Amino acid sequence: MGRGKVEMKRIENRVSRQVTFSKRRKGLLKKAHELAVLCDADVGVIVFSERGKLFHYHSPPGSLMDLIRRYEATTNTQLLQQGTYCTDDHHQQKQQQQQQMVAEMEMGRLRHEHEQLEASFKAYTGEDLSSLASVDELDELERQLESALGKVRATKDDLLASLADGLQLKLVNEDNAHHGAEEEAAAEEPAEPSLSFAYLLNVDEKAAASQMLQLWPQTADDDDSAASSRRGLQLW
Amino acid sequence: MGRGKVEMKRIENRVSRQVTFSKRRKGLLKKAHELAVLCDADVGVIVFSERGKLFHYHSPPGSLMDLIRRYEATTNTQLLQQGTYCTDDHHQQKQQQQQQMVAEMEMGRLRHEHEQLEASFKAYTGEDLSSLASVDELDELERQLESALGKVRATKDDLLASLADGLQLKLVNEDNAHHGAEEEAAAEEPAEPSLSFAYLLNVDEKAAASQMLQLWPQTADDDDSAASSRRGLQLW
DNA sequence: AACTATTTATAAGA
DNA sequence: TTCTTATAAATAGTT
Repeated sequence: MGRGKVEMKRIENRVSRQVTFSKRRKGLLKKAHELAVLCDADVGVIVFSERGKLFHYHSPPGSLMDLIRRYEATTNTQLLQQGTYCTDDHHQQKQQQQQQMVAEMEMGRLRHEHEQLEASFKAYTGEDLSSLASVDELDELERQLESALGKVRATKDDLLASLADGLQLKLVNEDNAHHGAEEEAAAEEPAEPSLSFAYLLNVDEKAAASQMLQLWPQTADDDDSAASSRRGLQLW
Repeated sequence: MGRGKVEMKRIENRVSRQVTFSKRRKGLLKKAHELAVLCDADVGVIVFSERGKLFHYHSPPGSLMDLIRRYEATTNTQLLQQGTYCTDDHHQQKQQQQQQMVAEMEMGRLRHEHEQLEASFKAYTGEDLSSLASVDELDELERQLESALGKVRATKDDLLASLADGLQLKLVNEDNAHHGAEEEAAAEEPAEPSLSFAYLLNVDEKAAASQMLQLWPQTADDDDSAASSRRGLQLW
């Protein structure tokens, strides 16, 4: 329900994911309430955001805990096996403490790793280059970025090329449909322009984004599978 | 949503209430699932029909009981207050268990975040672009990379410029030391060549790394503080 | 946060 | 229950 349909997979963009969470969480709780009211049902909803923030709903009578107890009773699940209480209590407790300590250390380690990764990412993103002090380090990063850019462009080129192929086919067909059958050579013609057009549009966007004018050659050997090896001329 | 709008109150007709329950229950669970998947949230839903039949949903990782425990831990609510068994020992133990549970949840969350970050990084690095399926996504990444590259180059340019300045000064001093004092204008001369040389070396590296030949202009207005706005010509 | 163009959910009817 | 269809709601993308 929106400007476009949405794939049922995790939304990668952090911001839109959060916005969507906000909207849909609200929607879910509303729906839960409506179900409870309209159909006289007992409803409970628990939602943890990815950051661990809790949201919940439960239909009026009683508390969510009541509902949970009822759930437990119904599913016959027992929380906290009340087995051996006063037997080896002390020993158990100690063990538990140890486990907790291990867990805490693990957590510290994870947190640290996480910070490291975030720092790398920030550098890679250009968001915070303060950790790179030498020309060598910056060169290294530059090389990595160029490589990444190359890969991304190659992937996109492949994708665009295949899309253009599809378009070309379609145009050829339409052409035939409109003007009837012409010589075969003419039918081939729309192919290059179509591809070029896609590129030009792209160039235009780029120029706007970074004050860069870039010209792609009309690669004669277009069947060259290594799209990453395209040549071009760029002025900036 | 339907042939007419519906009042938010219990549906009196038993049959339509039942039918609506069926439809809306299904809708609610679906929405819960979508929220969980799209926004990477942990969601749990419990529904009892008016005649006591149980329906529920919980997002994939773990069980609904896990979610409920997390809910308990988060709200610090005590489930199953089973009196005081072995004095206070038992109480303490339970609290500890809960704390541990919270810790485990936190750890799970951290681990999850870490994985996500790693995935983003792989995409950014070009190491694994499989998560980017559309031209739009690839374009977005390309733009980000271009921006990062721009920042890195600007930073490097700044650094090189300042190094060159230092070198220039040094050369001037050495020059003075060797040949004695000459006219002031001559002392200024070595500046430009030294700067150009640094750039040329750099271009060479780049050419080796990515089959790219790049020419920087001998920027006349070198005092232009915005190094990122340098112009150039590049053939690849 | 507010605004629409669209997609979804679903009330009624069969 | 299930299917269909007209309509109300939810919400994705934008501003």
